[in-house]
Amino acid sequence: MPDKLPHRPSILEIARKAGVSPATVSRAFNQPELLRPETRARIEAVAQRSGFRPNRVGRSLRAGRTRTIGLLLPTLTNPVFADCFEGAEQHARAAGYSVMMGITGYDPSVEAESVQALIDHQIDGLILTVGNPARNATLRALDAAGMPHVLAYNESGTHPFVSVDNRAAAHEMVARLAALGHSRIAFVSGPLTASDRARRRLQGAQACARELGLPAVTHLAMAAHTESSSPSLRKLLARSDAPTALFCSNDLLAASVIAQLAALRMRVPDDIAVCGFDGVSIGALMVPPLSTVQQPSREIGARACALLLARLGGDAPASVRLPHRIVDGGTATAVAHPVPSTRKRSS
Amino acid sequence: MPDKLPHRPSILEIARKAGVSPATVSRAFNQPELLRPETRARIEAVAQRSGFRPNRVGRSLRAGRTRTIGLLLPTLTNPVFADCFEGAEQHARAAGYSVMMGITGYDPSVEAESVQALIDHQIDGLILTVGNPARNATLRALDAAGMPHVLAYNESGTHPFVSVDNRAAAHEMVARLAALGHSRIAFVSGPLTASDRARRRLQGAQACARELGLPAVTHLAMAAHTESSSPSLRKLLARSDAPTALFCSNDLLAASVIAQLAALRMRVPDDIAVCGFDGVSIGALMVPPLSTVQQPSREIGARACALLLARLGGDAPASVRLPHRIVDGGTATAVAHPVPSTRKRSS
DNA sequence: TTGAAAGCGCTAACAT
DNA sequence: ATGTTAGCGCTTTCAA
Repeated sequence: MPDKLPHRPSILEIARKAGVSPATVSRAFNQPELLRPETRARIEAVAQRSGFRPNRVGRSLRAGRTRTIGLLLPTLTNPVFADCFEGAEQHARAAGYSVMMGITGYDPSVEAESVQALIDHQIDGLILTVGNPARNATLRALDAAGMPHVLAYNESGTHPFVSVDNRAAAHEMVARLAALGHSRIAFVSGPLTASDRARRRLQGAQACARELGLPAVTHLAMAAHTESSSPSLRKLLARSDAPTALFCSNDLLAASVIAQLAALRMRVPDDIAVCGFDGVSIGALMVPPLSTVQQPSREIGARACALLLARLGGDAPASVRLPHRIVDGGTATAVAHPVPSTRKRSS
Repeated sequence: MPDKLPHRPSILEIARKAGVSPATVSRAFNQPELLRPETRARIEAVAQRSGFRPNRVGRSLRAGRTRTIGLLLPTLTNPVFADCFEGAEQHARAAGYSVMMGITGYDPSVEAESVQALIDHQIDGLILTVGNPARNATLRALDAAGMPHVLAYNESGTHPFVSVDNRAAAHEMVARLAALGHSRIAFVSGPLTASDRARRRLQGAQACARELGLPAVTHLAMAAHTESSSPSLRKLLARSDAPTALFCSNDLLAASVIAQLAALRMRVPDDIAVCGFDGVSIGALMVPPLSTVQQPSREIGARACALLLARLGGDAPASVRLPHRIVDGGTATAVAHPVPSTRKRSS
């Protein structure tokens, strides 16, 4: 049964029924204080009875703004983005804004296409996460179009953003691993060119190792962001200077690594330490719980939204780096044989 | 630096520059075959050069439809909904539709408010998941408003939906547990009143146990959908007829249960079997991998979108129940001491 | 094959 | 305190 469209009354119809002009009805909804209480009450009654609601499309066309923001993320499959989304959506809704969504799947052409669709819909601004803000066609297009935007998770010298300090956070995590007695540390990530965050985290890890006089951090790049390849993992572990700790650039990747280590009959943390980055909630449910760097994803979304709305209001508040937190789960514990420099591995 | 808005050319301006009427420019974009190739080319050149793109708000107002659909889900924190979202979004985008999003957090008042906002934006239709479709105010409002909609995950006798057969799926899972030697099975869920799916799954589980002559399935209801309470779990396990298998109504809940069992020093699957429902991808990364009922979440979203678009096109295809699949992970294995009634636990 | 004109629903500027 | 009017950008008859 295709629903029969019940007539949606327009402002004109309400005006007639209430015996006033359309402008007055408009005022009843937008500046009710301008109306005589009596008039307002009458209009409200009629509107209520007829089920009238102002048509946002008409209003948008007239006003030149839609009170809608865009949200463009690589995926929602990674909880880090899902959380960010929820934070942004909630903030937007509370402020009377609606959210139009796009998922890019890390694909630049989808990114371009989706952003264009959002612009065509006349969104007032958008929040997005890109691979690398330094050389991103979409960001240039947004600048060219004068479309206000805020980056989430990305750090940029030229565009407003909300993130954590990825470099400092990774630096701290490596310091933590070192304190646990680890010296041979590998950083596992997806393709660096597709993630400025992973790159910054690697830099932070490397810097810390350098400063502490540890051996250089080995970098292992997987083909995917959140899935590890068993062969390359095996190869790394077969080296004479195999790492005692694997620092993964995100939690899903860490989970994948741990699963594959299990398949290789390596126990975490007894045989090798593993930690992640993000602090997704599922990590706390793992057994043992995942050691990681927690970033406040919901708040990143909420703050990004706040920043965007401020810009829409004419303000231009600065970018924000929110605090992170090292989570000592159970997947990275003290090395069994804390022999800093000498290499000795048994059992 | 608040961006300076670069003038966005309207159809009128393009018309002037191309020396044609606005109607002709409109045709160039909507029915190009009507135009003389020469004219079309000229218009396209001018449009290209000026960066013109048709304003969707103007078009929507005129056309009476927005080519935008709504998507209203309880949360994106549960990957089952995130996957569904991605499936729906991708399908919508491919069909030239945009997606406006709302997250309800399982809160009926947020649900009502969000749906109203979506209706105000003149969405053409929406996809949603509700707690219980049988008595849901939002669904009644949608019917009253003549707003086309399709349920995802919910099963309903009165509204179009896309889901799996929850009852049959749970039935199968219990049969699988029974085949592994389990007879005392408990079903763990969140509040049943807030989830028709959990209720159907429980019914399926109970029916199967009855048919197989097993003891009645114990039902343990937690306060939250995806978080188990340690005390009630402990109490259940202290009973003389404690279950040997826990069937959780979703994967996140199963993960939570497993984590709490670990805290109680119970090993899964050696001491007790646990399985979930959903088949979220993180489950496969758990160690051991989670035994569960997999539902095709992405496809549920995609099909729900297809069904909705068909309805918008005047068709009224029937609801769909997509196939599920029992996943034999490592968290539910054969009972160690297959002594149905006696209780004996060692090591 | 193209143009002229009306109007979708709303609001802001300008009356009164 | 309320009404009149014009027009946001677009498409779609109807006419030429």
